[in-house]
Amino acid sequence: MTHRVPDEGPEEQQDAGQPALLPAVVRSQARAARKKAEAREKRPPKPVAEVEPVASVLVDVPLAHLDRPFDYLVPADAAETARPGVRVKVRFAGQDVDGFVVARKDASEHGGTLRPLRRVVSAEPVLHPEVVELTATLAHRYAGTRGDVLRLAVPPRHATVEKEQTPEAPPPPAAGPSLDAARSAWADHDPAAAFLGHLADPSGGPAPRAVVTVAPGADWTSMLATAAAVADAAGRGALLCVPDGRDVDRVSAALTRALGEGRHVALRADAGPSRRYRDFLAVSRGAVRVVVGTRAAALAPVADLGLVVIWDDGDDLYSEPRAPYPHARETLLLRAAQQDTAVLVAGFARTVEGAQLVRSGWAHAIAPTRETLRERVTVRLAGADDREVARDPAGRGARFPTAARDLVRDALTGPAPGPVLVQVPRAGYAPSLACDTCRTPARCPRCAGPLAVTTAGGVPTCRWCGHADEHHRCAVCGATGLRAPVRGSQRTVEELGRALPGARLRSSTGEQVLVTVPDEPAVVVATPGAEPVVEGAGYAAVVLLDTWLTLGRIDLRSDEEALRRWLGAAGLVRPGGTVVAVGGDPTHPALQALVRWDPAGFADRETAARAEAGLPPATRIASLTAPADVLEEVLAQLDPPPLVTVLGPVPAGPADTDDQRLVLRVPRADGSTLSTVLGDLQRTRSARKQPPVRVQVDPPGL
DNA sequence: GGCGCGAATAGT
DNA sequence: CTATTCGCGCCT
Repeated sequence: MTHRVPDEGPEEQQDAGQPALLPAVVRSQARAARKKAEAREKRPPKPVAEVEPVASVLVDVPLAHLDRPFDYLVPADAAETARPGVRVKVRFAGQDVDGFVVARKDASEHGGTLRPLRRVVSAEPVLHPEVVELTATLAHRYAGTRGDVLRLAVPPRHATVEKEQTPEAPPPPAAGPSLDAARSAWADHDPAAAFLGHLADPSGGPAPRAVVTVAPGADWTSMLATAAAVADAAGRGALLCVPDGRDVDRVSAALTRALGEGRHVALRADAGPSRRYRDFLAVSRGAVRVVVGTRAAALAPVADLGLVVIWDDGDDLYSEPRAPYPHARETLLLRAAQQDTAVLVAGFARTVEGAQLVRSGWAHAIAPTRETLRERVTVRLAGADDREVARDPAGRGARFPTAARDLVRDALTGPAPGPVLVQVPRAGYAPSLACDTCRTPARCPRCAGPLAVTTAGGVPTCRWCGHADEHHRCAVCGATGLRAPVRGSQRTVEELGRALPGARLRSSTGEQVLVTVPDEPAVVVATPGAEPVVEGAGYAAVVLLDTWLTLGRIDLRSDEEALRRWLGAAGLVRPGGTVVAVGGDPTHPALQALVRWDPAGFADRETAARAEAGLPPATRIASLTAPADVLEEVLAQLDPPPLVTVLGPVPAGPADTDDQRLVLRVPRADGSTLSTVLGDLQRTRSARKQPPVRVQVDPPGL
């Protein structure tokens, strides 16, 4: 080490305001550091733990090339607390950083000297071995860092909550055997009995895996909850993911019925930090082993995990918006493979990914029997159907044709009156406007944003900047008249109120969502995803309005998504009820699949069509987003393996950024290689301090 | 990302 | 020869 004559004189005191301030401060800091280093060398080394004196630590640094464990010495006084899974503080590259102990060992492979752990933050093991493994798998799969995944997996610590004791779960209720309850909830689905049998007897062969299309009118929350109860009764944990908080509540209620009070935990994304950490600890400490939650719950450390469940896996809420953008379905499936658990991918609809699981033989299909479907529901198309039009000439082009109105009247006042659900694709009053003369979409004169009217008689207002355009004039033809080609939920409520005088009207949209409605005659207008369920029953009828609009979304998956939305509403019909879809091309495959209630067949055909077009799930794609020059650099250093197809780059996102997007595509079998290559790319770039590139494997919306 | 170290450079 | 700056590589 360099030896220096100590500076004499306390320069620090004469520094204030002097030009020499900065160098002096630097010098004094350097001297302090030197002193410290000398002190460290002179001081007898702190005693180190006698057994397994080395801790392998995942340090929380955002750099991809440092995303691996580093070894530290365990001080003797931390010998018992520095167990795998606990949070620690360590000195890393000259600074204090957070980390998790992932292992203890006798020696390190590291050649240099090891630094001691600075502090065991808490003796609570919060990072479980199976989550460490899952984290590594996900980081690889999504070409991201373990640190990013860990932030999704372990909630922030809350010290006071950690001091609390976790109440012990009460014993299971003495109520009848869970397998019988499950068989009854799953009646009419085939071959559900075999699945449940395997689930009840984990020793009887490999864990069962199934993709389930649920029968319309079935109580799916009870189906999922009773399956969880079967796993629980077999001594295994269960993890259920649902799209949103309302579904968490619904499944949570069903779990209470199936398991008794206090035997499961509902993990809520919207809960505050203390609530979140308390619920997490109940799971982490193994006090409960049945868990329901939204997408983040897919990483929960459920003890003895024996079953993973995802409901309605086509919902885009399952895509995590934070890096590395994992999808809850993929998380659960990777986890199921890793921990050899049973799997249920269930919904009224079936995604192409679900179809692929069946097609590849990885999972079995479970579906309602044909007889069940015949008994449960009648689906009709109205409005554009020629026969309908022939019978009802006045109904041609009508948004709410007579056939649909008759159905609603009958449901409200007929022999078995009940509520009617009317699904409308768009919320609001007139969510888009066009020139009455030339049909040009009405644009904001200030920012060219789309104009909309939010209430009856309201002023056209820009949906982007909020500007009220009181005297609109068409930019193309100069006309001042406006028409509303799309009518929103509120306008629909108004129209239905006129068409059905005396009927009770309710509305449920994104802004104001009704969770349930009573089982009494009423017209319930809802937007997709906001449909209330009927308390203890189903809808007497379901009307799907403006199906052409749902189909017209500019999304590669618009057909799949449209059918998913319709089935989501139509599935809430009571047994023997009727569904009417209004206003689309009746020959459209998605509407045909709805009429025949054939989500599986539709998903199969869609999967085949996507394979033909070279789209997932037959291929795996990844998108890289960065400014054009950066992407050029990336392409040069990528040296893509021969099977990679490069598409683009094309401008990405809003016009105010110069970001471009590049899409890489490989055959499905090479997906893992693509992930490896992109992970290496990120590590190399991070080590070279090259500008960041956003990498998304399986980007949603592509 | 930040820090330490060595090479390069300007100043003595 | 020394003080300062800058760029690069490493981080247990």
